[in-house]
Amino acid sequence: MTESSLRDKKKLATRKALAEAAFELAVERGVDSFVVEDIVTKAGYSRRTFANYFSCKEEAIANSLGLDEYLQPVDQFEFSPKDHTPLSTIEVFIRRSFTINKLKRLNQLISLSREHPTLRLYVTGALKEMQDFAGRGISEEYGSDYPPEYYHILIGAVFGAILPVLDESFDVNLPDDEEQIENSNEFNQYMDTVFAHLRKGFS
Amino acid sequence: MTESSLRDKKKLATRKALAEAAFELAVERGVDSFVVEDIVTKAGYSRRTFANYFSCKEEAIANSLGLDEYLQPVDQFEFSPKDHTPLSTIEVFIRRSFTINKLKRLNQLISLSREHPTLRLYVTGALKEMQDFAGRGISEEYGSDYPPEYYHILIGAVFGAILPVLDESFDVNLPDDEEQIENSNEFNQYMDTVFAHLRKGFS
DNA sequence: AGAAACATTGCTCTTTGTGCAATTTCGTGA
DNA sequence: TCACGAAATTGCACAAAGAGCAATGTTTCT
Repeated sequence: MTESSLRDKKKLATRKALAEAAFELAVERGVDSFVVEDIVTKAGYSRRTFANYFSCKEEAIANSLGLDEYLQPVDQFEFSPKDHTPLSTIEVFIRRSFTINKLKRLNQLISLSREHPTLRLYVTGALKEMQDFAGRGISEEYGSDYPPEYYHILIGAVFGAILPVLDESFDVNLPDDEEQIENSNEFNQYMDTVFAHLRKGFS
Repeated sequence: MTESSLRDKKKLATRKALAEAAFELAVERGVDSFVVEDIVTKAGYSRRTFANYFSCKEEAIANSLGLDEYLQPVDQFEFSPKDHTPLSTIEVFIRRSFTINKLKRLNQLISLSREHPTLRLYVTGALKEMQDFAGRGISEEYGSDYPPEYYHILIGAVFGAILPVLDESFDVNLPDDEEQIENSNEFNQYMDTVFAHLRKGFS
């Protein structure tokens, strides 16, 4: 299912290596104090190869979020929450996908992009890919149980609510202590209120 | 209020001229069959001036949507719908902002960006600016009547619901007949269901 | 093992991005 | 009204990016 030949694994590996090198350089030196050349020397590839994977350094930095890891397990949606409604399913998907490490990385990316419009664009673009993925998953899962727009609206609402808060004053607020319980951070508390609002409706 | 000295007007004019030239070239020749040089000769400016306004041709094309026109009248929010709730206010704002002409242009842009990831990024970026603008407006309007996240969630939901449909199979479906009633197009019908869902809540 | 498919790379050339300085245009106060 | 300061436009020059092409090395499939 996962379609991972050795060739594909290597492709993902180089992609990840390049993205990670780009991200580290961005943190160490600042976004516009290094060039593509620096990335490839750090990662051990050629400038031409970089161009095969990313169109610019901002794209590479943003992709260090590791979308690939979300996009692999299409069966995230297999397991159903108790009530098996689209909203609950999405809720579970969100809480599983935004792990502490992802949130940390996301926070760094948003902080980096605060003064870099282009990077910001690519970061939100990466999140939008995740949104599309979730959209496809959920509408396959529930098929024609709901009108087709329903899924768009719901997914759009959930992701639309996530982004603005994330890039404005939000902090995951977890120390380097990895043993912390996944569900007891600011993000999850915020998501509580998001889903509560979505269930209740707006006025 | 509108802060438009003659100098500012000229700035907006050149900006608009450049963006419009870029858009027309994109439609005529296709997005990657022309260069910045072509844009500036068409618009009558220098390459260096182009760089003062846009960072790349995609940004120029996307900005032909004419965000500026949204961003001017901050008092869009002044007038209140009957029930004066955030949702209704946003609804009115949306319906007023997405005029037929805007929707047509948006459709063309989305169609152009279908095969051009970079352009797509800038188009969604432009819409996100509009979203931020709406967010600022609405939270100024209602202040602390609602918890601060409420506005983010609501605006995020509305705009989040708009984007996916717009770039997937959506067509404004209005001929060149400008006299058509603004409220009787597919977009407005879709927005009807969006707001209905948001009022009702999700399950 | 051999052939086909594909990733990586070097090379080259066009296009882009940007700092700096010069010039022109606009705004403001005497 | 005039002249001075502010800001927009432009040219120039150079570093960097983007992309086609062909060569080379690696994986896959039979």
